Amino acid sequence: MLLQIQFESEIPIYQQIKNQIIRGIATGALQQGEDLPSVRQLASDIGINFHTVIKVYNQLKQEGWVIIHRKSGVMINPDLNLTKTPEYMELLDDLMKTTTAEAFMRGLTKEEFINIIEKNYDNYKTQGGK
Amino acid sequence: MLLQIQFESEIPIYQQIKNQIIRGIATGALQQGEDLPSVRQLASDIGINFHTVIKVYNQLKQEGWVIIHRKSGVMINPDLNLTKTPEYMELLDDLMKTTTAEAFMRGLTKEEFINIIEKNYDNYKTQGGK
DNA sequence: ATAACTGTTAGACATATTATATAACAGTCA
DNA sequence: TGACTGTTATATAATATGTCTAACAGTTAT
Repeated sequence: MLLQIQFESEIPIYQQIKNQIIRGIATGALQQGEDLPSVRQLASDIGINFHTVIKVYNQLKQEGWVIIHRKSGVMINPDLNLTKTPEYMELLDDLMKTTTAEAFMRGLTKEEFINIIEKNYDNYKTQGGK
Repeated sequence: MLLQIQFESEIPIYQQIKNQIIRGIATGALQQGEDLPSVRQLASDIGINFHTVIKVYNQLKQEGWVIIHRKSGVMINPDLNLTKTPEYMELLDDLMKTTTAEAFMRGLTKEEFINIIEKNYDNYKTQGGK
């Protein structure tokens, strides 16, 4: 999977990497059990310091997305089993309150917003039948 | 409108205030043309430094949500006219890519996600008929 | 054993963000 | 004049982000 980093973005580099890996898992671009590049390799590919990659991998490990073997490096968790915890649902609800409020005020209709959701979910469903 | 600030949250105080004001505008809890508290008053009410409030008001002014009169203070822009600019749509698309990907992986169905959107939008529609 | 890979840790360093604090300035209005 | 507005200037501090160099510990193949 190719990572596209925008260095001018306000979004921190480590956050961009993390987001794209999670998206990759959801779309199937990254398969469960698949190896990720080593911290030094990925850092070198992107052109950043390897500590930034360590931060990403550690957070992904902490949240259960990946597992880390001393020998073989980092891989997408083959037994991925994240759930909609109350804490997560609260964060999501809060985020969507803010996001929909601004979208509404900018003239996005409910249908337009739902269309964005459906368009994204369609990318995920295709691999659900695997 | 009462502001609820979580000081333990990872979300910066100024961001929480900003979010809640925008939500207030969308739901109608804050009417266009309505006065907001002075920087010192709001800071005192919440128990924070007034510079933090200045930051919020300046950003809201910058984005067009409020206007500032030297004499009467800050009010919700009576001629509020925000639009879905290409820049905004790009930010929204990127945010929703990340958000839906994690939601999907945590087991939220498309229908559950859309339900959150509809629930929020219903709060906005009620005042649309005013 | 040596070399070449893994991830990890320890520092030091620089910069930006977030937030507080004190003080002063300029305009408005009763 | 006094009491409000928003604004500006400093100083300070904690935290977040990112880079850099160096070393350590485990694994694997030659």
